[in-house]
Amino acid sequence: MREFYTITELTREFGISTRTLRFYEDEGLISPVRRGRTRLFRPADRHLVKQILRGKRLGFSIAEIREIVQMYRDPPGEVGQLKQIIAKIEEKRDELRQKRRDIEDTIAELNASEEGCVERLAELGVKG
Amino acid sequence: MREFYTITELTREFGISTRTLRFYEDEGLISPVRRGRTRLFRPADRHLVKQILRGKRLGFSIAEIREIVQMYRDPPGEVGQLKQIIAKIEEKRDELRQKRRDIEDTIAELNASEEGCVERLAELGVKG
DNA sequence: AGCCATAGTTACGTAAAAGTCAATTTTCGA
DNA sequence: TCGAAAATTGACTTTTACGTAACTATGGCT
Repeated sequence: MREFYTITELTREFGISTRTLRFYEDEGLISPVRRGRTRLFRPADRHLVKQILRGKRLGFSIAEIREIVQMYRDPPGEVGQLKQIIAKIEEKRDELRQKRRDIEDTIAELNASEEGCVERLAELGVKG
Repeated sequence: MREFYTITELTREFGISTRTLRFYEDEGLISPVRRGRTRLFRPADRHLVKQILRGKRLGFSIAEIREIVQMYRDPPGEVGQLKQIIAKIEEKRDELRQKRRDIEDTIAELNASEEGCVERLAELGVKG
């Protein structure tokens, strides 16, 4: 596993722009190290980017993604904070389960629509 | 089942504004009938709104949702169009499956984080 | 007739999430 | 060491999905 990635390597790998990665840094989602001014992305940063983009695909806002990636961080040492994090994790998990139900429902309706189309094709004498 | 709903009835049911419903109409997502100028929402319109909001929760843009709700419409009579719709349905279904994988992955990582927190609590002598 | 609630249209405003452009550095291979 | 390629910062612009304001119309109640 490589030690560092340049910014353009990551933009190519993930199909995003440098502007996007700098924006994520401004937003406190990632903190690549620097050699001089130049950003160097460690494997952990790269993984974070993956997680961020996953969150984006699921329709989470930057603020929500910030919350989520904070949950991934090493657990703190204070009991109150730990309990708070656990509570937030439960919350996010519930949201994700809702999204999963939404997906199942949507797929089911798409299946029904597709069947309708296939039947229609059959009526028109098209072999499936 | 009721024949019509007023716009405010739907805003209350779904927790959205009248502006939003009018916006969705402008965008061609819904087409409530009219008595004079006043919109009357049929059960089918209400169901469409549900589908739209489901799409929103999944992070689809208005343009993408427009595509999806077009798939729900009655299949057309032309073979070419039917095949095109089927192809688009496959496409969306693939997207949805990707999102589902994203959800599974995110839940898995949240579970791991939670375990970490719980262990940490145990270390601190907190009873679970 | 007067009033309130609900509905409508038009038009301008805004926050989020980048895109784009310009003007410098910085890095790095020949 | 030099020059192209890659990176940086900063500022301005754009798109999406509505919010908000201002004003008009309509229908029921008293």
